[in-house]
Amino acid sequence: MTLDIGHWSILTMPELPEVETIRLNLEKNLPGRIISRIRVLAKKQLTGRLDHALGQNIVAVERQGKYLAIRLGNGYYLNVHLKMTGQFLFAKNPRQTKFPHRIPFVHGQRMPGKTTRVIIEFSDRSQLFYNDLRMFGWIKITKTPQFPSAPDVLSARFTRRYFHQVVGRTHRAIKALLLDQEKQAGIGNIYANEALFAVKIHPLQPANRLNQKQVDQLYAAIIKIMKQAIKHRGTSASDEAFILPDSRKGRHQHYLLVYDREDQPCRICGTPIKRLKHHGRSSYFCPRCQTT
DNA sequence: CTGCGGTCCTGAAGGC
DNA sequence: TGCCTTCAGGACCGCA
Repeated sequence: MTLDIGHWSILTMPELPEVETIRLNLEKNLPGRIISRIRVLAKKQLTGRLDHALGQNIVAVERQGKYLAIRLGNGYYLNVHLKMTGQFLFAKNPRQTKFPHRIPFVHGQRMPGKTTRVIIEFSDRSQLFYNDLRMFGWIKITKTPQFPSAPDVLSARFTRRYFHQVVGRTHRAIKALLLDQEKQAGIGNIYANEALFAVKIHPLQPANRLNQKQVDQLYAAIIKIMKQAIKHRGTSASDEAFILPDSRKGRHQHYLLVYDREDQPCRICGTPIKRLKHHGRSSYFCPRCQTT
C-alpha cells in the first residue's frame, strides 16, 4: 500500500490485518479449484518444484502472522510472503481477447501487468495473479507450511501471560520488540505505532520498564486494533494501495490516529505528531501524550 | 543480547 | 532535458 509522506510516498508492507483480508478473500475463491498451470515470470520469486503443485486442487488457505500457506490436495503448500509490495488479484471469468494471454482487469489495467511475477491458472480458466513491484516477496512450494514460530497475535497461543514474559525479559525499545516477528507474529509498522499511541507509551520506552497495567493495556490494544483493522478490510491509501484479490480497497486508513501524520495535530491534545527513525523505520508518536 | 549496517528491488524525487 | 544519487521498507545475515 502507498501512503504519502511529505513530498514522497512510502510503501508499507501488508501486516496481519491486510494478509488476513487477503486470506479471507482467497479462501472464498480458491478451495476446490485445480491448478492447471503456473507461469513464473520472475524466477527468483518462486522456489520449489512446480510438479508438486500442478494438477492439485486447493484445499484451504491458512495464515500465521504475515505468512500465507495455500494447502493443496497432496498435502503440499504454496507458501507466500508478500513483503513490501506483493499482491494477489483473482480473475474469475477472464474474458478472451485477441491476446488470450492478456486479459482486461481492474482499474483499466490489463493482467498480467508490468509487476506481475507469477500467474497461477486453474482448470476452469480462472487465474490468480501475483504482482510485486519491489520483488521482495516470494512463493515457495514445500511439503510443510512455512510459518513463523512465534505466536500469531490473534491466536490462542498469544496469551496475556506470554506477552508479559516477552516484554519483561528485555530492555529493548518497546517499538522494536513489537516488530520482532520472533517474539509475536503479525505486527508491522502501522499497527505498532497505533497500538502504542492508543495506550500512551513512547516507542523508545525500554520494554521492561513498563508497569503491569501498561503491559495489560498494550496487550489488549494490539488485539483490539488488529480486529478492527480486519473489520475494515485492512489499510489502503492512494493509487498503488494495498488491494484485495477482488480489487477492492481497505478502509482502515480512515481510522489511523498517528501513522503517517507527521506534523499534523494529535487527535487527543493537538500537539504536532513527531516522526523519528529507529532501526531504519519511522515511528510516529505524540510527544505530549506518549511519554517515556 | 543488542543494535547497526548491508542486502535484496524499484520508482519517485531532488540536485546539477 | 536528463543523468546521477538518494531513499523507503521486512526479513535476514554478519559484525561489533
